[in-house]
Parts: sequence; structure tokens; C-alpha cells
Amino acid sequence: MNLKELAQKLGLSPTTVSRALNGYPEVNEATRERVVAAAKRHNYRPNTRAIRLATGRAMAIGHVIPIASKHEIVNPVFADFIAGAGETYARNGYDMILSIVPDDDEERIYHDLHARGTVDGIIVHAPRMTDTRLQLLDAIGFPYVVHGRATGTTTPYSWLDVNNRRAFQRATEFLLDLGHRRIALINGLEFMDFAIRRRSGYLDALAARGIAPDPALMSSEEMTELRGYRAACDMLALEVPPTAFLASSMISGLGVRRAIEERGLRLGTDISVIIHDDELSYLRNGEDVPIYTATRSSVREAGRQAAEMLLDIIAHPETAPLQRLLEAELIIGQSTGPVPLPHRS
Amino acid sequence: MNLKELAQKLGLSPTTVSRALNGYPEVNEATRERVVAAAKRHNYRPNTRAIRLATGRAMAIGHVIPIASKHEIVNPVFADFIAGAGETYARNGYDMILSIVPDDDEERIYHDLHARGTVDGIIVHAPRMTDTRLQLLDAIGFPYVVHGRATGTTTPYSWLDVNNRRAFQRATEFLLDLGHRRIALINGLEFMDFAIRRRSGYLDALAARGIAPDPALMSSEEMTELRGYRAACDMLALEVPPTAFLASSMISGLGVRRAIEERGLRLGTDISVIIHDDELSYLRNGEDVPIYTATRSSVREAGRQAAEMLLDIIAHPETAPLQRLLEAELIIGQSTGPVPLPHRS
DNA sequence: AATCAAGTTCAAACCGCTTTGGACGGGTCA
DNA sequence: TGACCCGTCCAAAGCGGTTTGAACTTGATT
Repeated sequence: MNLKELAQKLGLSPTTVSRALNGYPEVNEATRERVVAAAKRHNYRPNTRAIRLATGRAMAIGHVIPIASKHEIVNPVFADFIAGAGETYARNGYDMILSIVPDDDEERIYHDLHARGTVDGIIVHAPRMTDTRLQLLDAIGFPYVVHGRATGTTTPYSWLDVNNRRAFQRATEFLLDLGHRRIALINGLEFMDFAIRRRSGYLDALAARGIAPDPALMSSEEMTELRGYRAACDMLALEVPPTAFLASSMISGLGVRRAIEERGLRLGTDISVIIHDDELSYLRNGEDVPIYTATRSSVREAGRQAAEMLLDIIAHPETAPLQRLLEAELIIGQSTGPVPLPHRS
Repeated sequence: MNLKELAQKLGLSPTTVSRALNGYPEVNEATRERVVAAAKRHNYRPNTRAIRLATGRAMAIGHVIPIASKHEIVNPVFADFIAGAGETYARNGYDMILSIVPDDDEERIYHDLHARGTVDGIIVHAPRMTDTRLQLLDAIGFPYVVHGRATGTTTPYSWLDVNNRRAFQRATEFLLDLGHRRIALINGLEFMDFAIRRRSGYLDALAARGIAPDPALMSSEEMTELRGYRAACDMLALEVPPTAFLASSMISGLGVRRAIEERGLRLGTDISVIIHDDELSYLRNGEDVPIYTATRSSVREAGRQAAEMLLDIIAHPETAPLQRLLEAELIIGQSTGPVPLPHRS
């Protein structure tokens, strides 16, 4: 059942039927009701492909996921971000298109998506330092929003990010307030923007108390359980081991906990741990009470909001660039406590 | 730059240019080269929307993700499956469309995607027992492939699945061969098809050795670290605790390990653990040597193959239904060993 | 009675491609 | 020489909607 057939059945022109269904004012209210009723009765659904060609809009947003060079993995945060963004798109009648591309192909894909009119805009994932993608997108005039920020990019651009620096600064301060002085940082790979910012928050907090950072207490690795475990093991074996850990993710936090418990130490009393909690749906930090003390920020909510920003930019291009900084919440769980007595100064 | 403009620049008709670019035979080879060169020079890319309308094909596949009623979560397997499927689509010029929908809306979405011609086919995720979605898709004649199977569905349909029953049967046999008799099953929620099959593999293996299953050693929960931990804690506190665990996922396996180590027991010597390993890119089972003994099957590869099957069905509808059963590999890691002496019979 | 405006409706152009059904010219064959 | 075929190219008709510009009523205004 297409528009022409429906119009014929109603004895109306396609023009009028189209307008009736799309809520244009120049159609008699009685006629509109007839049309709407008939459309429902016949299960009429306008063909997306025709609408898209006619209106010149794709009504779709692209998410480009560069795939697995050595270091960049399909990361666990991704699924939840997508879920959040998808909710926004669904509410607004947009489709979400995912492109999985080898990362040396990435720029060609942007050109393609734009020139072929497959999508109206793009969400940029996992920005790196001075990310060249942004210039490209600006050059071809393609609306976009970055999830995260690209340190080193000088021109203004649209982004949504968690205040990673502030989050880790507060977490570090919290540990310092508990009397900890040897605080370890189990960070993500430090060519990723968020990892850079987290480190700087950590360093700033230490500096503010006049504590010199110890390179032996700072690791930068992929955020896996095993890497977290190993890094923590190494540090716990130091002559003066840390009394607290700051872990960049739930997963590496699990590894840190294992290293701690394996040595017969108790989490939250002998050793404190703070993680960053993205509130992933399948990696909850406890159920009612949080297990880990954590800097918490829902990546799903980030997805929702980033998508809203992008739709906003597409509807009102003159408002770009838009920027939004989400604050992480510091939630107190059972994994932190005052520094144990022998370490008190 | 569109087809008409390009044709004008070349002094040819749109027809010829279109044919030249699409490799039709009725065009002079010299002309074709001229056209191809000009297209490249002017960065011509045919408009997707127009192609789709003209050909009547969407060149897109839909993945419908029902969102978060109480139990069904955005599961960790999903991201990797999508990544695999996306590779296949990219190779074949298809787009991947993700729909995040409240699960009571799911059927309406199928109708919509079909009637509006947004996608050419669908991958069905997370099948449940006698899943009503399949009948619906059959009724409207929408090509689809199910990731997993729907126990209780009698009519044939297209699916790709891991042999979950066989995998857990083999894993159980492996433990039995090591002398274990009290083997616990930490399963996923048993309204999911894969969980049902895993349990039946486990039960079959026990039955074959004349061992009566103990309900106290069987849990069915969401596959989170915490649930795994708690279930294992409960079981380890039994009067006659298990000497081995079978965990349905890497994540619940982490919880099981924690419960074990917390009691001062050693993984692989005091207590054996086998997990199911989907080879998620961010949850590797060790790096060179596997940590856990595991039934292993790459969910990413499953995604690749399921997508291929669907494209196949779309191209040759008469071949449907297609079915493919992937065998999981049993890999031996460091988490299993012979039953400890005091338990030997 | 003529003019005008508002309210409805429609015919036709258009979006940018594919595809059908010729048209045209040159070579082959009877 | 005329008929026919092949290779090459093109005009035009689609695909299924939206949107522009105009037409036709009807009632109010002058």
C-alpha cells in the first residue's frame, strides 16, 4: 500500500493525503480524519527510501567504529553508549547506522557517508590527541559530536565529555583525606584523551599536597582484568607498596582486587581502591550498595545526551559548536577506608 | 556532483554513465575508462537514497535490540557480535541499522522496518523459548537469521548457534574424568535458550555417569560478577561443597574465582573452574596462555557468519531456511586439575 | 455585482538514480 | 543491394514520496 493507492481509495490526490498525514494546516479537519483513519486501516506506512530522496535528508546518524588495530578494541563502554544514543534516535524518528571499519579506512568512510547522503551527522568515538578526523569533518561540513575530547585540537568543535580530570582529582583528594600518601594509578592507555585527563587530575591533587608522584605507582595499560591484576601485583611487591589504588575502569578494578585479596589483604581496610564506574548494564558496581568507591558517570546517559546535541546541531546548524561537560559523582562504597596504622605519618 | 552533472561534463547520457560505473556490458571499454576516470577525478559518489529508491532495495540490515525490561540487559556479547556482523556488511556494501526499542514495541518495529523498506532483513537477537517474533517475521515474509535458537519453535527457521549443549556436556565430562563428582553449574537465566541447552548438556553428562544432579549446585542468575560470586559463596558453604564449577560466562567466572580465593582455596588445584569464553575483545581469557579452562567460541566470528547467511538468504530466498551450528572448542587452561585427594572416592 | 481573501484541493515538477525500449551506424551475409 | 545483427548510446519512464504553484469554492467586502 503506497501513497498513490491510498489516495485513490480515498478519492483524493496524493498531495492532500501526504499533507493530511504530515500535519500540514491547509487541509480540512474532516478530511484529515478520514485520511488518518484510512491510513491506519490499511496499515499504510510511507516508504522511507522515498521520503529520504524527496526530502534530501537521511534521517539517520552514523557511528563509525574503527576496528582493532593493535591497541584500540571494541570497548565495553561502547555498547552502553550506543544504547543510550539509540533511545534518543528512536524518540526522534532517526535511524542509527553503525559502520565497522578498519581504521586506515576511516577517513574515506566519512567522505562516503557524507557524499552519498547516507547519514545526516556523525558521532565520533574514542578521540585521540589532535585527532585529524575533526578537521576532516569540519572541512566537508559534516555535523558531528565527539564523545570525549581531543586534547591539542585548537579550533572549537562539538563534544560531550565527562570531567575526567576533576573526577580523578576528587578521588585522589578523597584518598589523601583518608591519610593515604602512596596512591597508585592504574590508568588506561595514555594516548587516549580520557586517560591523559585522568592522570592530570591525579597529579594535580598530589601536587596540591606537595606529594611528588612516583613513576613506579603509575601504570598505563589496556583496561583488562589481567593487566589490572599484574600492575597491582607489581606495585604491591614494591619495597614501599601503595596503600591505595585508583583504577580507570571496573574491569581493571576487578584485577586490582584480585591482586590484593591474593596477598591476603582486605579490600577497604588494608588497601583502598577507587574505580571509575561507567554504570555499564552488565558490570554493575554492586546492586543496592556500591561495592567500590567510585567516580560514577553513566555512559548510557552520555549517549542519550550526545545524540540530542547532534540532532540539535542538525536542526539548527548555527548553534554549533555545542559543548557539554558531565560531572562524575563520587560515590562511597566499601572499598575505601583510612590508611592503616603502620602507614600513618 | 551527481550523475546528471557528471554525464554533462562527459558529453554522455546519464544512462551510459550509470552503466559504465556499474559494470554493464553494453558500454564501450574506452568510454568506460573515460567515465571511471572522470568519476574519480570529480569524487563522484552515487547518492544512496536515490539508488535505494530506484532499485527498491535498502542495502541495509536491521539489528533490533530490545531494551532493558527488568531482566534482559544490553549484554556484553552483543558488541562483539555486532562488530563481526559489521565486517561482513562492510565487505558487501550493506549498512547496519541498530534499533534500540522498548521490548513491548518490538513487534511494531518489525512491521515498520519491513513496510517502510528501511532494511532488507533482520538479525534476531536473544531468542527466548517459543519466540513469537519468528512467526511474525515468517508471516510478513521478512528475511531473518536468529543468533541462537528458540526451543519450542516447531517450524523450520534460519539460525546460527553455538552447540551449547555439547560444549557443556564435554566440559562436564572433562571434569568427571578428572575425578570430580560434585560439579556446580553457575548458569545464566534459564528462560534464555542458550542457558537451557547448557544445563541439559551438563545434566546429560552427569546422567551418563549415573550421578544425580544436586539442585543446590545449580544456580540460574544474571551473568554478573556479583551473582557469580554470591552463588559460589553459597555453594562453597555447603556441608559437602563442590570441587568444581562450570560458569556460563567469563564475568560470572571472575566472581566464582573471587569466592574461591577469598576462602583461601587455590584455583586449579583445590577447586576447578571451567567457563564459557565468547572471546570478547575486552575480556580476554589470558593473553598467551589461557587462564581458565574454557569452552571457547568466538562470538565475533558468529556475527560474521550470521550476517553472511542473511545476505545469502536475501540474494537467494529459495535457499532459506539456513542453519549453522558452531562447535565450541574445549581449551585447557590453569583453572582445572584433578580432584584433590580428600575428595577421591 | 464585482473584488478579494481564506480555505481546500489538485496537477505537475522534483529528488537522483536505474532500467526499459528504442535509435543509430557499421559490418556481415545472402 | 537489402536484410539483419551487433555494438553503442540515449530518451524517457519509472521508484514513492514532498513541495510548488495554481485552481476552484465559498463567504465577506465594497
